[in-house]
Amino acid sequence: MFSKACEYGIRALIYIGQQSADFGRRVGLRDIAAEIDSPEAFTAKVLQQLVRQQLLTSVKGPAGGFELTPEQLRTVTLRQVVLAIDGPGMLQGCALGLPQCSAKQPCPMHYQFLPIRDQLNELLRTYTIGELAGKVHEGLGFLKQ
Amino acid sequence: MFSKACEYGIRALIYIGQQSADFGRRVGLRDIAAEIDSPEAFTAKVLQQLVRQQLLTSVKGPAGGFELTPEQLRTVTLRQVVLAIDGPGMLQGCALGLPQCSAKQPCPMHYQFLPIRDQLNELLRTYTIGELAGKVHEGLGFLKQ
DNA sequence: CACATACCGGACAAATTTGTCCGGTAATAA
DNA sequence: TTATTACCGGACAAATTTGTCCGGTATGTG
Repeated sequence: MFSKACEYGIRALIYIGQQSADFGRRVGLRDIAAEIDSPEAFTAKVLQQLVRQQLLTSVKGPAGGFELTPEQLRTVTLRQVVLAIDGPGMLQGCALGLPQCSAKQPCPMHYQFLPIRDQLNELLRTYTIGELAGKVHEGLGFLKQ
Repeated sequence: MFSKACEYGIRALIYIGQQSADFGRRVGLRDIAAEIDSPEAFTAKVLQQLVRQQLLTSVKGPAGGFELTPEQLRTVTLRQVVLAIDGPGMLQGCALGLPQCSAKQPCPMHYQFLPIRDQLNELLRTYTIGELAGKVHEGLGFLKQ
């Protein structure tokens, strides 16, 4: 569904978000990779991308690490994360790969996929990192097995 | 959403299906690749896969080519095609990449993605190649731009 | 049989994604 | 200022996906 990079990015953000929201605590890369069960160096690349897009905050030096500001917790949506890492493909591309699929010249599945696509967009647009971090906090969601 | 291989496979099957249903006509690889705008040699690989899985029929020699039997037109679903080429990942894997995501230990998006996933499965299970070929026949769907 | 057609199968190559390594830079503290 | 910590950035490597090439095999025709 999403790329590995995107999966790691989302899981990392939720973990960072939970630590920021619950303890006001910054977390380091080692910590993050361990908690979401992802390759450390590769996860670093993904997080750098998110920092550049201002969906995540980083602080260098001792006691540094990654954190989400209260505003980021409240406003950053899954949709923004997916767009930042994977681009718009999954959110708007044609299911059969036609470059210009639309009502004007639809693929045979166009109108069947449309409602599903719409629901996916709506879902990603609705959920913020803060809300998802809340689920983890309440034990209603997990970031690794 | 689906791999390129899967996109080509679906488009090719629909085209072959339309030719089989409307004209009882076998189509060659060159023809198919031109009509669905896909790389010929790569498409050949995908079609061989579908033939091995008996979702498609091929005939060698002069006047040979690919065709769909009436039974294949009636019974082969999109779901079978996706499973044959891409495997079950998109149809049942966790959206955040957890290897064992389930009600027992769900990811934070588990219950949100479930209905969408279910609809996608239902959609793919419902549509047969024959039905989609019908749409193309009626000018309600296109396989290239 | 000889020949032409068209799918089959394996090897190979390019492109993309995934993952690693290491020196550089900023920040903090002694 | 010096040392330490931890993110940053670029180069590199492995794995997967995408795409190509070519000889082999089966089939139909004369």
